[in-house]
Amino acid sequence: MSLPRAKLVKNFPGCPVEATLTYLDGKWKGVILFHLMQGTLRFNELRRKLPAVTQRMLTKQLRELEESGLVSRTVYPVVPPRVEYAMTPLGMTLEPVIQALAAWGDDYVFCSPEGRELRLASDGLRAPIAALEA
Amino acid sequence: MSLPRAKLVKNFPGCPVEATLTYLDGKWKGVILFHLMQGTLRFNELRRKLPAVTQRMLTKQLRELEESGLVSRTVYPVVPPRVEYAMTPLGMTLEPVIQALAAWGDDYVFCSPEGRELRLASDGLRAPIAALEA
DNA sequence: GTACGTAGTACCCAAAAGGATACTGTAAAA
DNA sequence: TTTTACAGTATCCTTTTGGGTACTACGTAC
Repeated sequence: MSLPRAKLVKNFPGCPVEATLTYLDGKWKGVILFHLMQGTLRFNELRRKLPAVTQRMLTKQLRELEESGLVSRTVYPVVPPRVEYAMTPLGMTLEPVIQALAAWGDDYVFCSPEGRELRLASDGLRAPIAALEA
Repeated sequence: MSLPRAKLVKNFPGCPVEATLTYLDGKWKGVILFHLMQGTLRFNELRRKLPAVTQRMLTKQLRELEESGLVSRTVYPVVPPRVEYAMTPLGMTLEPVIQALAAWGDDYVFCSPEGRELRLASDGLRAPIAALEA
């Protein structure tokens, strides 16, 4: 039973939530999808949007997304190489999901200016946006 | 930079998608939230819904959800012990997110009867539901 | 008197995820 | 002539995650 999460299904009988999360699982997949949702990007363009990712990790995550069929990879046989990543039609169907995730993040997750911690504010105690800019 | 994913924020500047995923990250959180969304459950009730989870893991995931403020834990000082887990008001705000995840899972992820693999069907090639019941 | 159900802990171990660093080849730019 | 950009690989290592097993306390049922 020590299988990678992505291969496990029978543990979550009939749970479509976990089924979906399986495809979003991976440290950079969320951000990658978020950016590609807004348009095709080349490898290094994407890399510049993710300051802390290493080449190895970015490649790995992209390959997994490609294997899932959510992202397409197009290689132009030129020198220097040109490789473009884009959402597939299937990937596009994730839009409402990404939207929902983004909306919740915007509404309930706050990052301190130092960028160290996530904070959740409950309904009433919603921190004013100004507090973030101080 | 080798920090647990949950503590990393500066790697994902302004990405609310990752911010949200941070809280859903963990092998059993998705299913747990899915079930608690439908009502309060005791520890062992939840355990029975997740055939493969171990006590240790269930406890761990619940504690993390509690720490995030998404789930509440109520202990009744009786013997044998009675502990109830429920969504907090904040946790409830995740409903549209869970809904979106569940909807996508229902529409695009297919599990073979053997429960071994996940399959994605693209728009047109949508497998008939009957195929699952054969 | 033994077993069962409740809700856990403690301890140890394997697997997976993620990260650091160095390396590739070509062409154009400096 | 050296450097830069491109899009990666390869190798090694650490951290994190998740799982296995055994153990606790208490009261009730058999």
